[in-house]
Amino acid sequence: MARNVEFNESEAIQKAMEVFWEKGYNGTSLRDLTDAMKINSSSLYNTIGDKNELYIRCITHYTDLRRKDLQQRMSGKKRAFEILVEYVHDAIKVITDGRNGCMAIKAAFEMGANNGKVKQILKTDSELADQFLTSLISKAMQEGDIPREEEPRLIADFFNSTWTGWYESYILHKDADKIRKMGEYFIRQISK
Amino acid sequence: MARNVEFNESEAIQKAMEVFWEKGYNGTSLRDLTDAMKINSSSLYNTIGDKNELYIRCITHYTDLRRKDLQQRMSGKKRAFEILVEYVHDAIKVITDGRNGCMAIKAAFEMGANNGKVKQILKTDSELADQFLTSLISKAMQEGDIPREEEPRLIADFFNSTWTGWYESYILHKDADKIRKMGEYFIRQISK
DNA sequence: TTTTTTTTGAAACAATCATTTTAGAATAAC
DNA sequence: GTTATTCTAAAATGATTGTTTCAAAAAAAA
Repeated sequence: MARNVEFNESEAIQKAMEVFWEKGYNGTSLRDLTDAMKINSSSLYNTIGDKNELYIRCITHYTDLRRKDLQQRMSGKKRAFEILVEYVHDAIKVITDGRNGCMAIKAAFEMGANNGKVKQILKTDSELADQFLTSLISKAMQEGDIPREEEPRLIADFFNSTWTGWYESYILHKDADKIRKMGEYFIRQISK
Repeated sequence: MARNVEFNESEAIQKAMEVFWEKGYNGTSLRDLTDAMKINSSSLYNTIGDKNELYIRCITHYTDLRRKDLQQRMSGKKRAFEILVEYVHDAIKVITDGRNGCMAIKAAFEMGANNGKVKQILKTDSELADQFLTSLISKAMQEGDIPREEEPRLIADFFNSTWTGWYESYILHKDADKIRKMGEYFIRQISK
């Protein structure tokens, strides 16, 4: 006995995510969002909620995409070291192609300290990436491609950190070659 | 034939910097600023300028402090490797003590892509840190404390990147031990 | 077809935003 | 002490903020 929602919710979330991604939470106005989502603010508040809830949905969507990507990478039958190297190379590609950096990193620095819910989502996302890398490195050690001198978990943490800095470097210097060289250096370092 | 400015400008900039540092550019209102600086907005606009100019002044102040710190570190008569290790340890302390992360990094992710002037200041700051590290690493190689296998510049870039990620890690995980272990790992890696 | 429920679009909302104006207070130079 | 100039405080500015209201439109159930 009622009308249906007209707009496609997941498409709208995708659009909102792109705006938040580019402008950050505080840099984005409700009008920016409703313009991109092509819906009225009343519809937004009816179905999704306020600005903060929408942001949570967007960040969640972003980390969901990442989780799926990691799962796909794990599913193949390649050697762990090969998956690892591929992951590093793809990370470099994403950094040097994209204009907006990584939404999760931007969110961590903008909201991490002040918004508990956002922080929790990002923390879980970070832990997932850590687990992915840790198990890969661990496997690569078993397969003899990485020396066993260091804790896999430590190397995983270290890569995740380094990777964040590559984003900053590319924002400031726009030097793709620099990022590539750091990637090669990292692979060289863990291999020896 | 006129009245003097009542407030201490550099103290006011310091206070403004602290607010921007914590809340970011878009998260800070003019009231936040004038409250912290304890001046009226008309005084602010008369002497310093608008919000954007004030921010530029704050970021510049921040990077000035950093430059002075680096100069001091270089001035001693210690071995380069020792200065380097000290720098890493101090970086870890700053990360795990502070609540707000690094203002330059936050600024890079919030403003870097959209504000040319801010970007330029941060770029110069980053290059300075790179030069500092590059010359230290180079000297440490001459002194036999670091193998000559890699380009000093590359290792410097790599450390600067990693260091950025430590901030993110600490925001999300608040795990000081994790940061310390990554620091030790880095020193171990460049030494071998 | 009518009823009932929900969504939608447009307008309205108060609050806050960055910025400016205005009038008076302060002080250096004369 | 007067004058000239600049500063400060408070209020006003119009624009924009996030959010809500309300009447009309839509459509599923009766």
